[in-house]
Amino acid sequence: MTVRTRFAPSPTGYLHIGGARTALYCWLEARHRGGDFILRVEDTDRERSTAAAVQAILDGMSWLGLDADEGPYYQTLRMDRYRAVAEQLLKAGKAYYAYESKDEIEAMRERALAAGDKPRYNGHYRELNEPLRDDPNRVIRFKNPTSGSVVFDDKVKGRIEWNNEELDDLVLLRSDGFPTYNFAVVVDDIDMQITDVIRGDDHVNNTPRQINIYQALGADVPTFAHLPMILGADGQKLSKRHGAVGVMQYRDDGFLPQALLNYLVRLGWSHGDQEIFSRQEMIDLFDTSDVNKSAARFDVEKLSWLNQQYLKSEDPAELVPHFEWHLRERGINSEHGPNPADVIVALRDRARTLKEMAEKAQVWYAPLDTYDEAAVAKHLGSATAAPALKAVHGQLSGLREWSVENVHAAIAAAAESIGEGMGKVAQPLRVAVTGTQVSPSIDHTVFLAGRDEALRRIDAAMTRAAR
RNA sequence: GUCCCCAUCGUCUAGAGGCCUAGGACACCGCCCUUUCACGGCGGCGACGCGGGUUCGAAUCCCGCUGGGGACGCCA
Repeated sequence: MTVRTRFAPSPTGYLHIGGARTALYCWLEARHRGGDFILRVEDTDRERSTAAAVQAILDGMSWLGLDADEGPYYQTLRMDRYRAVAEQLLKAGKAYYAYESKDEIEAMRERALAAGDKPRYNGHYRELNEPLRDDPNRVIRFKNPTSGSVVFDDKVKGRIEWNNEELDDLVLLRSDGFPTYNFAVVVDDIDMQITDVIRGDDHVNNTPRQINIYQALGADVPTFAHLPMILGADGQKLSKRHGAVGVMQYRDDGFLPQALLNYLVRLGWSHGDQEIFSRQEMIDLFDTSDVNKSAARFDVEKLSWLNQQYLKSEDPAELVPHFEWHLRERGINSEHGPNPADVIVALRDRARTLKEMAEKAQVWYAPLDTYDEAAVAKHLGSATAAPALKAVHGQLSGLREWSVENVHAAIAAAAESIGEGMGKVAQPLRVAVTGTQVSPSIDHTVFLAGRDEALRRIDAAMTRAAR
């Protein structure tokens, strides 16, 4: 039997970090075992589901490169099927009609809570065998076994046993004819022949109820793997309050999809001491049985570090489109200015994100109009500044070919000519070209500015130095 | 309240009874490299929640406590 996993988000918001990791693990499990990965949209909650959210999830998945072999399937397109299965259970005497109103159910819950019990439906209509009647409150409920227990072997949590007495007769079909989550998932997972259910551990409680439905339907029960939660940096459940929760926000913040994937795969799973995993290595090495049992906190610092590792190791040419996207976000057109790949190489040791890189790249793509006054005072105000800049200007204008090597040689020659060390020349020059005292190595900094612009900036700086 | 799950440095984790004086990574601190900032290299700080067992021996197994999380919907 071929392995089939599925990712089944409900479209009530963007694809968040937790969902992305669940999707990644499902995808990895399928790819690792040569199976299929299915995408299913669980949109039976009509009030909260939106088309925009569906699109946001699809966008997030494609940005991360988590391609599905089948789907997306939509539950709202399968209504007839849920009704048919509910009928089937009814006929088999494994489900029944119930007529309590929502208020009555609520009152029942409160009474139980007040008595210190677990709030559960009391099974009033279970054995009544009343004749079928029309009623706006009519729902179909499942006859959950009343004794014994449900046992399952979770791939990450281990053996879990649940007493049937803890469970009640859950609603299968709501009064509006829509299936409930617990019913729809089971029907879908059976129909779609899902062999491995991988999902967040907020679903462990649902698993025994679902297993009972599988059994009532005479279907094979799949394997379950419940993933621990991802918490915010403060150890609290992730929420809007934590800022960038949507996956696409990470793109906007300058992260590479492969870095986010790498961070996510290591959050709750590990392979010895290895930190960096290529896509193929993840596929080869991933195994749900190596997944951790406890919740983990999300740490942007480590994500940032990983992102820089990717920035440094990827082929700059591959990074150009991403980099240009961020330049455009800043209103910069890279056609006017240095070759983006050269800029990436100059900045990748100094930026942890593409956004930061684009920000730092601005010195070469936009006119220099602001100077750090402290830098000016310190480096352009010194006695050696003017002669140093003058010497560099001379060397640079005489250069036959504009290359990093030649620029370097020119600066060295200028330093030599005035009898100073590189430092005495490089710092004033840096302030002249960038307006600040921090930038990549001086030869690259000058080279990327281009000869005309570099000379213009040196001229401007000499004017300042003279003041 | 009831049920379920979890528990190693600040964070992510290695660890399947002796290999543990508890290893790695991020962050932090120091030194080196150096024309600035970084990158890189080297070093440092830093954890088995507590209490009982089992065993010659426990971070690893068992029990209790404590702490954290999840669930108890005609939400998913």
